Amino acid sequence: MILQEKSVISECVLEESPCDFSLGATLTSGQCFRWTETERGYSGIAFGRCVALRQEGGKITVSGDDDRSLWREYLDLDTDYPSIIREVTAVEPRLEQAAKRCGGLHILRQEPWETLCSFIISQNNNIPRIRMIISRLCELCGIGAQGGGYAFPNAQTVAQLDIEQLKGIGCGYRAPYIASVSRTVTEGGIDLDRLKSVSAEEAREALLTLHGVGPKVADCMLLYGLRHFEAMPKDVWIKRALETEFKGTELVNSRFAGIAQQYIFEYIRSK
DNA sequence: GTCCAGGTTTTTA
DNA sequence: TAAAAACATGGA
Repeated sequence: MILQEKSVISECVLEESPCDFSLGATLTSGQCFRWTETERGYSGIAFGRCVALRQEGGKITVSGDDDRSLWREYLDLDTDYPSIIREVTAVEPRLEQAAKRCGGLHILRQEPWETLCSFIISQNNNIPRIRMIISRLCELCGIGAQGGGYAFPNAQTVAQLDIEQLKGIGCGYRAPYIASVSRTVTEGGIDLDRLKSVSAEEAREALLTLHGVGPKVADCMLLYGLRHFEAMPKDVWIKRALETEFKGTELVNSRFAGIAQQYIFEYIRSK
């Protein structure tokens, strides 16, 4: 009897039937930088594993790795987003349509260091360049990912690079920031994982002590890297909206302010 | 050539 | 303290 040959690329089902989640909305929302759209879905690297994610006919799958719970967790498939939307729109009814259109946008559970480092690179920069710099950083450090490509280097590895190497991949004036923060993390000057379990306020204060981390990057880290949903990254568009259409809104004090921020962005874009 | 990009730090009044 | 200016880089 011949054992059936295991296919080279195994497909692991994360979700069998349609649910509220939208893979496309989530991966293109600006919270992550290492996913690329392909003919059938998205390919990219997280946790040092190169995989393909797909959503077809309600079915969500991952190819290239069979750790179902890891990827379910990454895509945050077990959080009740419809109930978050209900709460946000109760606070701010004007966001109802936008929130509906954003339905399916989840906050990924990304690794804290990768998130922090990525958003330091993001400052005063555009998305294609952010993606390119991050890609080069991974290549420069040369830590192979399972299934091909390069893993995002940990803080220790980045700390071993010198400023010139960082400038060489296009970091520009952010190079010293990355060098400084990677060293602080490596030397134990800040414990990123611990910041998940302290208050958003305390975590924010700690992040702001880092060289090159200001209010915007700190809030992005709080929301996208540490799951403090009440953190609201305020770029120029959001600031403007909070001064005009949503002046005086209670959203900024909501425990889902960060998620509401995504809906405000959609609200602006749809106008 | 100028402007700008999911800002932060440094300098200046 | 608050408002400019400086900071690198590359694409439009």
